[in-house]
Parts: sequence; structure tokens; C-alpha cells
Amino acid sequence: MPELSYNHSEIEKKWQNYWDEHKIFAANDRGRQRQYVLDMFPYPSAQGLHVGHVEGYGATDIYCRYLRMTGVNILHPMGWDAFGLPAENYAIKTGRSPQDTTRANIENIRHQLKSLGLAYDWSREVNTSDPEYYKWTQWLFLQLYRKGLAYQKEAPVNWCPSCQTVLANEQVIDGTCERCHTKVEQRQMKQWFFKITDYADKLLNGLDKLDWPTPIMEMQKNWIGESKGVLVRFPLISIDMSLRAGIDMSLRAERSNLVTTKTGDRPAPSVGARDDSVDDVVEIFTTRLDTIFGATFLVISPELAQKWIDVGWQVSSEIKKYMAKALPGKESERLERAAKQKTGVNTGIKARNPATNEDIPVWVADYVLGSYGTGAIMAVPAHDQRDWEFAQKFNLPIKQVIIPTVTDVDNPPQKNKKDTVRQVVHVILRNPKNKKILLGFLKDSSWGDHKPINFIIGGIEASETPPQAAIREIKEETGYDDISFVKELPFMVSANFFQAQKDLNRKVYVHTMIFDLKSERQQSVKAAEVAKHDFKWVDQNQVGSNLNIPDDSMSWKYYQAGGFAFSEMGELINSEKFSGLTSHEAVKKIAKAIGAKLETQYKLRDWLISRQRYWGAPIPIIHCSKCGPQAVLEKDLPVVLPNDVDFKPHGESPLARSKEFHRVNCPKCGAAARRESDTMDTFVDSSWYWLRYCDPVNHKAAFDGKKVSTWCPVNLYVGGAEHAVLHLLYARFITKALCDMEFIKFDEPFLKLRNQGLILGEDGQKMSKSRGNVVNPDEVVTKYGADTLRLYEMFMGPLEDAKPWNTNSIIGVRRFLDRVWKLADNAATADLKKREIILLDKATKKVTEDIENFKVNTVVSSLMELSNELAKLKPLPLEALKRFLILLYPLAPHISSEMWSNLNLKKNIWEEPWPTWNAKNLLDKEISIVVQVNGSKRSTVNCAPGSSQKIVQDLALADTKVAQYLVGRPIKRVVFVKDRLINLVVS
RNA sequence: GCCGAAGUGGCGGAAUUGGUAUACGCGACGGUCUCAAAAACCGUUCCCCGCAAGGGGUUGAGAGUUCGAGUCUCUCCUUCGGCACCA
Repeated sequence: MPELSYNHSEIEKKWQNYWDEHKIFAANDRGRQRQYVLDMFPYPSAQGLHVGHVEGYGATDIYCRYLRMTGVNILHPMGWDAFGLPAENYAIKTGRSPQDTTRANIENIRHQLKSLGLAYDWSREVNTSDPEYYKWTQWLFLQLYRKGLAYQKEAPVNWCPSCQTVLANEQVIDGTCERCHTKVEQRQMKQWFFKITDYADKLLNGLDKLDWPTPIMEMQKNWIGESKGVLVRFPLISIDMSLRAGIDMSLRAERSNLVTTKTGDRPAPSVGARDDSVDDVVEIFTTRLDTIFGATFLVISPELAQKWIDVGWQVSSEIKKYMAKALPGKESERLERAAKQKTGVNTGIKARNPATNEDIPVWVADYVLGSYGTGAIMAVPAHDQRDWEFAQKFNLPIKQVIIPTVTDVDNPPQKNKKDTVRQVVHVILRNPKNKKILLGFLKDSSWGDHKPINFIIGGIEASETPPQAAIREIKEETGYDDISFVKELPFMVSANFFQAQKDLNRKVYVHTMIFDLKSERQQSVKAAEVAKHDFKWVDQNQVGSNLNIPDDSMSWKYYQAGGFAFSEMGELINSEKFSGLTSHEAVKKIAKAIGAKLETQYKLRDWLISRQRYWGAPIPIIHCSKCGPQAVLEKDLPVVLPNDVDFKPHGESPLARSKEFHRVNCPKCGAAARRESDTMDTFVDSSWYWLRYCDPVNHKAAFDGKKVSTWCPVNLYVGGAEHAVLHLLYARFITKALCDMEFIKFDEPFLKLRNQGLILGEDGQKMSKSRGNVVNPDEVVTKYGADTLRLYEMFMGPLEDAKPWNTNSIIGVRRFLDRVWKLADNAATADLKKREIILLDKATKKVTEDIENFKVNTVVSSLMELSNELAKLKPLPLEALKRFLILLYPLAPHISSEMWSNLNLKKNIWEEPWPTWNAKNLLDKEISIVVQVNGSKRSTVNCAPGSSQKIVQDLALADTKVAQYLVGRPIKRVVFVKDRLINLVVS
């Protein structure tokens, strides 16, 4: 423990009280130059704040204190994300009501925040569990309900058996509950959803104009999961069922809300609405229409199969058995099972491929999801890995329709040479006795340095089949004549290269033929052939490293893997008149030819917001047996949580068992009705809290539009990255919805976002109670002070990085503050010398720019460097000390306020304007310039800033260290960078 | 498997965005003060050769672009985060 030169507890408390009492940080709605800087509000947990909070909150505090001194009026509020499960679970265990524990936790955390000296406007505090707040959360629900953006439906939902409630997709992590990591089950339940899918495209496009970290934007993009493709209708043949009335055999009608096209332009329900369908039709979605000639079967999801059964499809017992296994399954388990091994059953139904007019079998398999696209796919095993695996397992035909085109980089096609196309055979000749493969090593000098090593190669003559050509080439080139044809590799490749010997560019289509040697009998080979290449038998596992032409490398890879799906784009083959087109061209042309419809699909699902729990905002709906679900009248809000309930979860909300709560009259007909007993996901509360800060005590509305436009959208938002697809996505959705309803005038809530990284324990692991590596910020504040803790957390490294805590390192920061404290001992009135002004102006520039860019770690370094320099000055001019204290103030506000007040000046330190610097002062009188010879540093020379190349070059040439490198080597070139370096390039 | 971020001393990390790599701090070592210890202060501290002057090497690995690469390009390796049968 170091000796402390100042009493941090005393002075920190003193200034915290002063700021509080004088309301120094209250935001002014009428101030000019406004900025809204927001922290993600905490959940008031019993554990209180952790050091991770301090990092993010500290960073915004520094930024705000700095901005205030530059004359900006800041809104920087704080509040409580107070609803949620832990309080309720604690109530179940102890019987203490969530209201009580939450209140106590808030008291504690508010105290912690104040003890860190964070400059919040406490008059705007919000608490999402306060009826004055959740009244407006319920109001928000009603607005969405009226707009058709909140709806109830029976659907398979994620059920956490431990939390006894449903979860949103975003809250399921690796098939487990994000809270308790219990495996999530699927249940069929009637639940409330917000129609976030209506905004899929807007949520995606809106990202472009935001200043957000790339990883967060990428995560949102992936979560929204846009893919552009087409819908293709496959007529069904020989389906054995009683309904041939033109029913759209896809899941689309039922799930139309999930297929998002343009907002407000959703497909009409199509059951019975098709007048053009002669046969029943199954519609599939594909992004690879270019592969349709390779669609050798069709797969429907168990969900779609069930729908067919529901409308009268008579199925075999085999299918029934499969459905029983595949369908009711909990989806996570189903996926797990399917990942290991594909399963499925042939339905016996045929579908007509509209491109080939071939009839292909229709299978049911659980690797096709009922919840995406149309619930049915065309399977193209040659070009899709999943279809490939399925085809392998069930012995279904695989037809290659896309060919990869490779270019031989060693012998690339050349400009102004004749282009030729030909069909060729490449032969993999195997010796079954020793498993060796015959490779040809070309000797022909026309190939230059890059002599091909490849299989036996030859052109296919017009009169030949590929196997015939292969036999001929084997005999001609190698003399082996006792051979047997095994098969053609079902994978053609195409290669482009320049053939110097013939002086032309070749594009070849490679048919790879596999042959076995029956015996080693060999005929003699013509001298001309012998001169061209050597043939060598190469061990099977050496083949890959020997081959040096890309087409054979690729074929060999395919051969060795036992085949794979080639899923990249390429050139079409075996596709009738579309053969020869690129994938890209083919999509449009085939779509036009078969009448496929362009469509965009999203992975995003609607937001499930009901929770079967107590500690949340009740959903303001009344169920009337006559009138159906009715919105609670706005004048009757809030629907208040009853206090006297049994918290124990039973799979329905505890509220359902409070008669007093659920017995109501229908607001429409007045008859006895039942109040909705589910509460809302807490992410609904937090999706709009930042709006309430602008007008926190409004009793008549959620917020006043004018007050919101005063501050919003939020200029800077700082918080953890774990909310990437939760809170941050939901808040954007709610903002867009409120904008469309004209409650607000902007459609993005947070213009600039920064994430603080995780603070890890000293062991480099994530902090957790079970690991025992949790650091309590209160202890650090008590021992070293809030200024030290704030400074240390900033000094650890870049804001957004994950950083391990190191208790030892804190001492360095505290030592720094102790030295700062002692600076005052040497302070005296004295004029600043030129050198000192340069020092201060340089530091001012660095600190200012780094704060603006959130590079707070280097701000601390700069302040340390500056204080080390100032400590050498005896006496230390008063103006220098003042400047230093101002620069330090945003980071360590207590010590700098105290030292400032000790100087007996008129104003408080935070009332001072932020210092500026004079660009002229940033230059030293003399600077050192690096002298390089051929790019290596050899010396430095000193000269005045701005010196010309001539001056610097003369100095450099006069330097003895440089001279020794120039002996006998004339200077070819000189690179001169003003004020930085000179590089002498010699031969 | 796919998407993203990142690899620099014993450790946390700097590097004016292509121009003196290792700032600042921790730790370690040596010293001052002390009966002693702690604290504080001063000095040394990337690696190798050398008594020294000096020289050589070094930013996960390998190639490339450039007068010059931690920084740009490609390939690969490792770690972390996200998604994962999304057709």
C-alpha cells in the first residue's frame, strides 16, 4: 500500500455533494448547441455495479464533462431497467416483494454511481417498474396494436422450462435460454407478437447512415438475414388426395406475415384464390435459380406435409411414422439430430420441374425448415451440400449443371491471341496393386519455367466418346494397353490457359476419366511422345502436391473427397439453351422463361413479447368471450400490477391466479371478461426509455414531441455489445414504428454507438461469481478513490477491447495522482517560457483530439507525460498548473476541482472554457529528421522545422555515419518527406 | 461450415494512419534514504554479438506491392465474438 498524499475519500465526497446540491449537470431544454449522450441503463441487481459499468459510464462522463466546457449543453441522464426475472426469482425464494428489493437495489446503485462522480442529470431519472413509466409502455403497446403491429397468434414458441416462460428468438442462445442456459423447448402456444418483420428492409437499409461499430452492424445484418431469390411453382403430379381445387400447396398463405415484401404490400392470402392453377402446385424459394436444371428432387418440410395432410392428403404409414418423429419435435433437438444424419421419406408424389419438364420425386425431410421461405425447396445435390448429403444417403440422382472455371495463373490467357474451345479428357490412371497414380511431367520447352504436371491429357475427336478418347491417349502416350474403364468423374471443370507451343489461348472442358491398370503390359511409345513428357507413378497421397495445373488439382480434390457439392457460381452446363451463361446471367433469363417471381426473404422473425411472469408491464388487453380481445381504454391506464400475488410460476402468469386482477368488464359490451395475464418482455420497456428522459414527468403523454425533438435522436450511445440483436434492434424497430405513426420525426434512435469491451478477471477469464474473480468497484473507490478507478479503467486500453483487470497496475495510476497533488507545492506566479507553451499546447491538442475520438487510454498517457515534464519545472508557473488541471478534469474531476479551488480563483474549474492551442506553438525550434539509406535508418540530423530538401540533404551527406554507406555507391534517387525523413537510394 | 474482430517486450498496451517500432504504465533488476522494512525518489530493462564504439535481428507464419510495411494485398495459423440445415 503506497503512502497517499491526499485524502481521496474526503475531497471526493465534498465535490460530489457540491455538484448534487447545486445541480451542476442539469440539462437545459433551451440551451444552444445540444448533445444527447446516453448510457445503457442498468438492471438494478442485488450485486450492484460491476467494473464493466464503470468503464462505459466513465467514458461518457469524460466526454460530457469535456463537451460542457466547450460550451455544449448536454443531456446525460440515468435510470433503471427495473423489471425482470431476478427480482421475481428472489421473491419466490424469500417472499420479499420485487417492489421492495428493486427499490433497495436502486438506492444502492444510485449511491455507487454518485460515488464515482458521474455527472448525471438526476432530475430525469426513470424507472421502468414505476406505474408512471409502464403506463406509457402499455400505451406504446396499444399504439402498435391499433396499427396492426401487435398481434396474437398460436405458434410454436421457445419455452424455457426453468424460467417457466416463453422467450423471443433473440433470447435463445445456442438453443438455450440466455438467462439461465436451460435448454429451450418448443411449444405450441397462443402468444403476443410485435410485427418487427414489417420493418426488415428498413432495419437493414437504415444501418447505412449510422456511425456504429462494424461488428454490431454485421450482426444485425446477419440477424435480419436478407436473401434475394425467386419463387418457383412446381406442378404436382399423381398426388393422391381429394382436393384438386387449386390450393396453393405452400406454407406461405398461413405465414404471410413472415414473408416480408414491401411494407404494406403483403401477399394476399391465396387459399382458393388461384384461378390459373390446373394442377396442385408446390411453390419453392431459391436463391440459385441458375441450378434448376440440376434439381433432381424436391423436399418439403414436415410442417408443410402436415398442412397437406390437414387438407386431405392420404399418406402411407411410413410417412405418418416419420411425421410423428420429425414434427412435434422440439426444434433444437430436431436440428441437432438432423445435423448428424439426414432423414426423410419419399412421398410418392412427383413434381414437374418447370425448366426440364421432368417429373422428379417429392420427399419430406426435416432438414427443410417450415419457418423459412415456403417450407419447400428444390434439391440440387450437385450444388448444395445439404442436398448432396441427402442424395448420397437416399441414392438420388446428382446432376452437375454449374462448372467451375479456373485460370492457370502460371500460363494465363494472353491478349491478342486466338481463343479456342475444346472438349478434353484427363485420365486418372490407377494401379490397383500399389495404389499409385500415373502423372505426366511435361518436358516441352515451350512451357517455359512452368512445366505442367498433370494427368494424361488429350483432346476428344469428333467421332469419339470420352472413354474412347481416353483409351487412345493412354496407349499413344504411355503404351499401357491392358486397362479397364472405371467411370467418368461426375464433375467437369473448365480451364483457361495459354498454350505457347500452339500460340493460342485455350478454354477446355475437362472430362475426367478413371481407369485401372489390369496388368503392367506396355507397348512401345513413339519417340516424339517420349520427348514430350516423362510419366511417373506417384503415390496417392503425393498426387495433390505434385499436380500444378488448377483444373487437375480441382478434379483430384473432388476425386479424393469422394465428391462434394460445388456451391459457388460458375458457368452453366447441361442446361439446354442456358448452357454457357454465367450463373448471374442465367438467373434473370430462366426466371423470365419459366415465369418465376423475384422475392426477398428474411431470417428475421416476429418479436414474441408475452411473458408468463409477474414482474413486468401487464399487457393492456381484455379478453371478452363475445367481443374478442379488446384494448384497455387509454384512460384506464396503467393496468397496475397487483401487490398480493403468489409469485410461484406454474406455466401461466402469476397474474392469472389473482382474481382481483383478471376479473374485469369488457370495455365494449360491459359483460364480464378476463384481463390478459401475461406481461411484456422487459426489452419493450427499454426500447423507448431514452425518449422518456426528454420529458420524464409528463402525466399526460409518454413524451412531448417538441421536447423529444429538442434532444433526439441520441448523439452518442455507449454500452455493451451483448445487445447487438436484442435491445439495439428492438429500439430501432420501435423508433421506426413511432416515426411512421408520427409521434416522432426521426427513424433511427442512436446516431453514434460505441461499445465498451468486457473487463475480464485477473485470470483473463470472464468475471463470474463462480470463478471468484469478480472485482468490486466499491472496494477500489474506498482504497484508492474514484478518480483512480476512473483513470485506471480508461488507461487499461481501447474502450471497445476486452481487457483483463490487473490490481497491480492500479497503483501506477494512483502514484500519478499523488505526483499531481504535489505539483501544487512548486506552483508560483511566473511567466510561461516559450518551451513551456509548446509543451502545454501540444498536450492540449493531443488530449482534446483523443477525447473527441474516445481514445481515452492515450489521454491518460499524455497527461502522465505532461505531469512528468511539469514536475521538473521549479517553480511551476501557475498558468501551466491551471492548464494541466483543466485537461485532467474530465477524467479525474475530484482531485482537479479540489486543487483548482485551492488556487482561490473566482470560477469553478468546470466553468472554465476548454483551452485551445495555437498551431504555431506545436513546432519545436529544432526537429530531428531521420536519414535512411535504402530504407534503413542510419542516422538523424537536426534542423529547423520546414527545412527544404536541399538543406536536409546537405546535412545528411555531411553526416559521417551516413557517409560510410555511400562510399562508392552513387545516389540514384532521394525520397524526402518534409520534417520527417530523407531516404537516400543507392545502387 | 459462414460472417466479423484481433494477434506488437515478462504483462496492459503506444505508434502522427505508409515514414525513427516498443510511448505511457505495471513487473523485474540496481541504487538513495532507513537499525530494518514499507513507501517515496533516481537509474536500467525487446532479443542476439561485442569490454566498448558499434553492428545485426524483431510486430503470429510465409509471400507480394513500395525508396520505405506493425500499418496496404494475397495465402496460412491461432484466439475471441456472432450465426449456424435460412435453400
